[in-house]
Amino acid sequence: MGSMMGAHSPFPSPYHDHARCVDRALSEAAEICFQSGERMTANRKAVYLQVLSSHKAQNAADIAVGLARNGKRSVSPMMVYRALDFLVEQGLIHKISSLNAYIGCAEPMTARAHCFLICTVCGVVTDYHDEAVVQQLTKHIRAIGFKPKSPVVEVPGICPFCQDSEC
Amino acid sequence: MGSMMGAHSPFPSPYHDHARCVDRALSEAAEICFQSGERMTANRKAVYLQVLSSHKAQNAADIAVGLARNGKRSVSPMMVYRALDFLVEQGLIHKISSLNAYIGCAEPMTARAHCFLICTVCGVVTDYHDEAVVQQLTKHIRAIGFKPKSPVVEVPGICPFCQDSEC
DNA sequence: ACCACGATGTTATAGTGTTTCAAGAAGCAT
DNA sequence: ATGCTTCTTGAAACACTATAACATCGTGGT
Repeated sequence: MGSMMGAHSPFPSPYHDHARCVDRALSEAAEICFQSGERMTANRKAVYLQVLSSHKAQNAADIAVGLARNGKRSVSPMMVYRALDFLVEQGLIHKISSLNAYIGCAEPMTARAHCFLICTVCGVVTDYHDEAVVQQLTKHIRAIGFKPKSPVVEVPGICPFCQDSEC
Repeated sequence: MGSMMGAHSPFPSPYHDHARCVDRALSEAAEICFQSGERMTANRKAVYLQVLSSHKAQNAADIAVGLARNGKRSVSPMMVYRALDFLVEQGLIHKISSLNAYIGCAEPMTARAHCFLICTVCGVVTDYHDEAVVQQLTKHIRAIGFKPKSPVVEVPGICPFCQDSEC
């Protein structure tokens, strides 16, 4: 593992304390729902937890299967899609359109600019938010007369951990 | 219309000579197929022309309808998808994954880095290829240990012409 | 002319997402 | 607490997007 892989790497290490990821996300989510006046119902929370359960992007079917495994009955596709729509609306998760799949937002409270690094080996999707990079991009775009809304940047590639594993 | 909208704007003006766009694309396509040893068959060409017929992104259904209007019989979805796959493989068209739709590649011979500017008002999708911008992006990504393949950048927003129209 | 290979036509099937409507639960005012 | 309103849920059907499988046809090479 290279020295670049210290505590501040945006990539989730296979050995990181994932329970903390989830706890943090949940408390931020509660705050966001409180502010927006929306309700984090049982269904929505179940879907949210399922999305958060892994750093890999999950599609609607994956989520339905995951919920069913955790004892939920009657996980209709509709229920999953509705919850996903809600969570996207609240900024709690992101849709990776090149995969038709979803991942949890790393920093729902603060992050504005998103760039998704998709490891084609292990499947992990990193929500890399570097304002500088995206602002650079939008600056160029604005300069040629286009008025951009939030850009969608999805980059397939190989993450540091999979490079080290020499897969 | 601001002065920025001169001859070198990447945005296709509503008044531009579209026949020239198409002619140029066709001759580049012929060259590319010659080099790759693949055949530009009647079906493929028909689909290609349909994609090129507009600067708006078209999905498979749009294309099928367009072909049917132009006298083609038996435009099954299969035939459309197969042609689209071929054209994407040859780099003649691009898939806009956030729209599930396709547009013609502006410079199939030369362009490597693509950034798609999607006007949410008029529906035109511009294939903006600015190596500098994308290289800037990949440089940052490489710096944090990720080994990127070609990034997918899709930016919704409002194009200069629609801004002028004050829609 | 014959063969081999790729392209096409056709049908079936899987995957992805939306619409619709009825029923249920939560919040709010009286 | 009651009733009203609104949002959420459940369920079925539908529409869209994409792929698989296989027989047939055409083209190009020998």
